[in-house]
Amino acid sequence: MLKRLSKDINILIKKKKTTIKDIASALSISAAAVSKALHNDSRISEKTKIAVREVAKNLNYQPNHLASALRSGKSYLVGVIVPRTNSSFFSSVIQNIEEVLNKEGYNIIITQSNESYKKECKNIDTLLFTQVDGIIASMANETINLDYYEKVKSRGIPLILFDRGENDLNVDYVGIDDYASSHLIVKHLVKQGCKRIAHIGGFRHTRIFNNRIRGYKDALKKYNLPLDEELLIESSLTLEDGRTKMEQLLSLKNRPDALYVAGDYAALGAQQVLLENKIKIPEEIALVGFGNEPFTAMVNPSISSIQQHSDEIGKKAAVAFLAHTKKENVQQSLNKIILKAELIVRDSSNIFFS
Amino acid sequence: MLKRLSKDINILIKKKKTTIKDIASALSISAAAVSKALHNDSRISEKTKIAVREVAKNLNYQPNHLASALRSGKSYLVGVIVPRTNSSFFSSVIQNIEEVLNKEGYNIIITQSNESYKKECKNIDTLLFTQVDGIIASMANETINLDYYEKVKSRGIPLILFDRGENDLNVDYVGIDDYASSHLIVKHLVKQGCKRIAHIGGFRHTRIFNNRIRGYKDALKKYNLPLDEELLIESSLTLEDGRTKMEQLLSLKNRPDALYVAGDYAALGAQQVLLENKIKIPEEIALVGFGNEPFTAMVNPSISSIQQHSDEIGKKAAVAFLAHTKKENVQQSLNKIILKAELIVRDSSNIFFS
DNA sequence: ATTATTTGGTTAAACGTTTAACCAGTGTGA
DNA sequence: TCACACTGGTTAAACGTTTAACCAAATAAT
Repeated sequence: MLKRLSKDINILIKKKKTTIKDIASALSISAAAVSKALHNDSRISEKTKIAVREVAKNLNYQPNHLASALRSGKSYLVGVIVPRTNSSFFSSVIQNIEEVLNKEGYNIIITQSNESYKKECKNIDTLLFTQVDGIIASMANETINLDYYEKVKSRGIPLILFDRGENDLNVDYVGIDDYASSHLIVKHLVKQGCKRIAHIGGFRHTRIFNNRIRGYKDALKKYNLPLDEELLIESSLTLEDGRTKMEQLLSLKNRPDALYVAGDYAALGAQQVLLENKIKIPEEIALVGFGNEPFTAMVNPSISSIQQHSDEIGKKAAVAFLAHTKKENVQQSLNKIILKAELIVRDSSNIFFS
Repeated sequence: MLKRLSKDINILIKKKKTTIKDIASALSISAAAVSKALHNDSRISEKTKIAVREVAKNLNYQPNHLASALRSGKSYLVGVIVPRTNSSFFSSVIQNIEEVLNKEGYNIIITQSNESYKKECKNIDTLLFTQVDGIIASMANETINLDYYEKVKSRGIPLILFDRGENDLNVDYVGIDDYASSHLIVKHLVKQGCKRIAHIGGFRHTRIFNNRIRGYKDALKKYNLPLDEELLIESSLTLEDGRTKMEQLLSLKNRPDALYVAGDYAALGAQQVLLENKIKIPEEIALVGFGNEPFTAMVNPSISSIQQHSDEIGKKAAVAFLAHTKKENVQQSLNKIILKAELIVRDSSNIFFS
């Protein structure tokens, strides 16, 4: 009784959204004509188009995305998956993806995996469920199994990876040249007079970290420095793990005189341990991070780091997606875009200045 | 010609997604029965339900969200608007919103306004366009005009605000007790022996910042400290502006001996200026920030700050939204949830310890 | 003057679900 | 035996667009 009553009120209050039909009947033309007018179809006269737009505005018409997406098979939605959003790198990438895609009428849906493989799979399901037209993703650290990404591919949905990507997947990729970045860093440290350069790297199974390690090794060779396996450590690159691995390095009989950490958070952890042990940075141990997180400029001493041009990465990823939508052929065009990074030298590795 | 050919190939390759109808014909029952079976309708026998689920799995059936949302009028999508995602506060709020809503079958769409009113309006349009079932938002700093939010309300879509909200809007709100937080800070600084406590606050037109200012003033009164208008400054609370306002404070004949900044980034800016001027923190000037951004614990000296319990805020906001969906009546139930915050004391204001 | 083309639409089906309304068959109580 | 309720479905319409196919009238071409 009461239920029914409230339902009736409901109907009265919620002035049913205006649809294409309302516009049609207001102008006594067909709904199809309205649809075409709104899409600027050439078979509709300029006069009617203007009239339709006028009425649409007056009735406060908002197209129903669900209906059009259902019918046309295009949702104009793109899913973005990142390990986390509270990093300036990912946040900036997202912003730039959005900027480019918005211009083409696409909107994005952001999801975060929190570095968890399970969550990442769930995110993919959510996005597929929402019928996105494409997915732009950076993989979680944990992710090794690629079945879920294969699923995306097999659905025929464009997939673009950035930063954390896998070669095996055979899809578009946008990232920086990690191998060359390591060279940049080692070169810089050598110039500062360092002889024993340590590297706290990420897990080897992740391609980007493996590339950084390869770059590190090859650069040492290039500058005629011996590779001391003690000085090369794999890490999860969290702040905590940075601390642990730094302590491990300090316990060596023969300590390093420089440290290159493959992530800024871990670099910060390392720095904290150094400061606590009253070790002078950069005089006793020079320090370089990776990622150019804002805090690297904020801490004392400020930490040198690699700037990844997140804006460029975001833009190129978006453009790569758009390329797919405009293409006729079905197969994924394999397109690796590798940008070069930049080393920002700060106090933590600037021996001559300090 | 070629176009047509590629289209044919397309059809062959993209093994058309399985629909409810495919399942129906496989079992020679009606599509309606399948739909009901999948929704666990009581009018379908257990036997058929099992069979349906079986076939659904085999055919790798994925429900078409667009179709069901269109028909049922529910999208099970909730829009979230934040000023930016690269802040630990917002990131954590989002994560917790997601956690709660996922359990109820909802998925979220994250959008960022970048503190721009225009972008915020665009975001609202995007979300309405996507036919979200609700919007959970924290307003941009710039936002004064509330027309767009009124639009959401008038559409009958549940609107929940958190952190940055407006009283005038008359919708649910979740946030911390800013007024009491200021009291916490002033009390702490007084205990440290400070007599001239300055406040770099946010813009008064934003309710939360106004509350912090009111709290600051009233707390001074409570502890019998005079209110010196020179020591109360409005700011955009960016790092840069924090620097500028700190310099302004240092130029006073009668400098403060403590500073309470209503945002961590600005507090960091202030700290940088203090350090550059060789002013001892906390001995000469004690410093307290707001928001407990991770870097407050990272910098040297670490900065005391207010922890806002972002997890709680996220959870409560999600629950508030869910309450709306479960309710019959139309009008927005006005529900203000005010949590109390916590002061994390660090080196920057710990005079006795340092 | 007849046919062809263009202009400006109209009709109806389709997208994949959900759901109200209906119904056949079986069991049940009096 | 009849009325009735249950069980387990079925049919068909609807959600709001888009779009292929069609068409009448006007204009142009031959």
